[in-house]
Amino acid sequence: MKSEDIAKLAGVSRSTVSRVINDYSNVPDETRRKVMKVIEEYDYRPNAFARTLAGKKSETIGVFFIIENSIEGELQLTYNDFYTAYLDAIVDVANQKGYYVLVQTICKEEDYAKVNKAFREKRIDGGILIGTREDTLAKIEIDKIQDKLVIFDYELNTLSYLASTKNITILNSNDEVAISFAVEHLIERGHKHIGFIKGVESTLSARRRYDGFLKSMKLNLLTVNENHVLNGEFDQNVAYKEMKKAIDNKMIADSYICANDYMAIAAIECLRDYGYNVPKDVSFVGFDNTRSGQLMSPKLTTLTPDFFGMAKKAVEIIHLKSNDENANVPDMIEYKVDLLIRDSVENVIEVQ
Amino acid sequence: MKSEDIAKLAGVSRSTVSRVINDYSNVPDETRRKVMKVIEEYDYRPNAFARTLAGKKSETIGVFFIIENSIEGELQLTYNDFYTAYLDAIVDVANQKGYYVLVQTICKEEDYAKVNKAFREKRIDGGILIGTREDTLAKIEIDKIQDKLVIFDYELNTLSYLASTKNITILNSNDEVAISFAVEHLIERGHKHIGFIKGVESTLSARRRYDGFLKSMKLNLLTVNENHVLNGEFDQNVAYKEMKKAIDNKMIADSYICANDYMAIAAIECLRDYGYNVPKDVSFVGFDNTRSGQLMSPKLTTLTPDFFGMAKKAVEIIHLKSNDENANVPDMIEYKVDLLIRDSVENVIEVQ
DNA sequence: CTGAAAGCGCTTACAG
DNA sequence: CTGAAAGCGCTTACAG
Repeated sequence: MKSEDIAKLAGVSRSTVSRVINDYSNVPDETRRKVMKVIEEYDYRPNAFARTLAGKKSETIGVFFIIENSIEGELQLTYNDFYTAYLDAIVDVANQKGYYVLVQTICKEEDYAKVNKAFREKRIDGGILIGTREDTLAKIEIDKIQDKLVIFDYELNTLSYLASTKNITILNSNDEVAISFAVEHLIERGHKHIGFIKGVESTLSARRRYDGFLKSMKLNLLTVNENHVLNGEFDQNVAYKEMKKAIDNKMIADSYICANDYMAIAAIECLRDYGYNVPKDVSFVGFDNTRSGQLMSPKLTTLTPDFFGMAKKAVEIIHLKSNDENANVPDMIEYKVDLLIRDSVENVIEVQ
Repeated sequence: MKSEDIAKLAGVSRSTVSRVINDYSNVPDETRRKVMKVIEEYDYRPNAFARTLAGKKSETIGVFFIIENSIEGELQLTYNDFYTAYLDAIVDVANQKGYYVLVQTICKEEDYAKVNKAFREKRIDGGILIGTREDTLAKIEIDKIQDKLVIFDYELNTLSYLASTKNITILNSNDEVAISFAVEHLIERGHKHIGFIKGVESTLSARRRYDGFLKSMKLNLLTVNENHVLNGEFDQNVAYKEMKKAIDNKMIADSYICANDYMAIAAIECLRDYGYNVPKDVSFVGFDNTRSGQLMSPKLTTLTPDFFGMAKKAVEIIHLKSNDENANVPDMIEYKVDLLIRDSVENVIEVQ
């Protein structure tokens, strides 16, 4: 069933069928009804690829997840819980706006070509890049991408070195402020010896979270004990080992702010394995509001990015730019992060 | 840049360019090289939509997640951890085979039309349906779908009522056998009073998991205490409340097999909240091998479906069928489920 | 208000 | 082995 068939059945031309489908104004109600009746009767759907070829948008958004150190045969997205949180929000928002969502994972070096490919094949109106590292944009041949690209978690300065920034918008979480919420929360609960578990330094978010920690501690006139800063690399196994070292060295902080939930969960497990009580002995604040943190016991106090807000904006920007190349879109937007207080922070009782 | 431009630059016709791109055999090496050189120089990619319109496959697979009782503003996929596990595996396998993956969530009644729409618009070569309930296929207007549809977790009997089964293949986990692994594992550890927390009865998997439990208990000459069977509805909150009731009634089993991990996690939390030790007092086996179960403490012993195996088969079937309508594909394939022994099952010490 | 015609960028018989 | 031509199923100036 194609538009020509509908035209014949309705006694009009293909042009008119097309006008009805695209809801053009210059079609009298009578004609519109006549055509719609046939369309509905046969449940006709215009071929999406023909429409796009003839000049319509593909109404598809690409989402690309960059996964470093991927493990063959492992579930990559699941392993990065906040990736699925973004995906989830993007699918939800995009579907609501009538967009289809194309998902790709980039695990190997040669996978980077996929981003470019999806654009150049004209499959998508725009793309969203998640999991970006400092060197990612170079690998992607960003200058060949003509359409809109929205990048989550990327440094604006790095971007400005590139020629074509006008097609790119960065969406960041305000990680520094977020961490200050955590620091202040801990201080309110009487914590002074606050530690930090760091993420992968090649990501902007890891750097900003740590910077935010240092700044906020300073602002609150607390000193950072370098033995209380652990390199968790966003990885549960690494975080476990680092916490074990801290235990061995008897260098445990009152509490730890962690650059993601997984490291918090692993560190808590480690402390428990060696006889400590969480949160009584040591308190924890995570980052990302993962389901695992929500289900564990004690429920993890965590920082929660605005997944839906960022997803919505990303889709909106792509929509805007694909319909009007000259639309004015900011280079970077920063989103606030909320502190979600649950049960993993305990009051510190001052020992006199 | 289009094929005509490449043709001109290479001094050949568009036909030849097309032959090179599609790797046809009747092109001399010399010509092929000449054309490839230009293609690479300009990093030319054929317009996917034009290719498809001209007769090629869309090389896109649709994945549809049916989400019941969805909550506005909640992360739907994340909330169902095993959904993302399937998605993950599908994206991975599909990408490897050169397929794009289109993701849609079906939350509201009117969303069911999306499945049909994606097919009728010719956006996808085939689709995968996840989260199917008994009445799902009726809502989807399955008879209008001409292309291949793979359904996860669906009853073959229900299917045979439908006119067009030839386009459908069902991929199931062998839940009954899976549960028998769990029962036997518990028996080996000395458990006799084994309980069960049930899922949503309108899903095949929930029914089969419970049936499997009853059968396996019988086979092992153990009686099922109906007070030890809880209706968790696959939901953490419901499971928590049901476990609370059991505690109030002092009707707690030695151990519980749960139709999913989340209910196990919630039940464990409940028992702890009321002073019980898990696994010392009560043991647990979950289902789905979620990340939350892996990260919790004690690490959850669970049944793990073959996510990759099923994903791979689904993609392969769609590939096969979209290239040869008459390809013979089974109506249903059943996949084995593995028991993943971790730390949530303790030996029961016989009290003399 | 509406139809005939051109065009979107490919692929594929067809003919040589 | 290769090119000219038709066709995939739409949309959109264009002309009336």
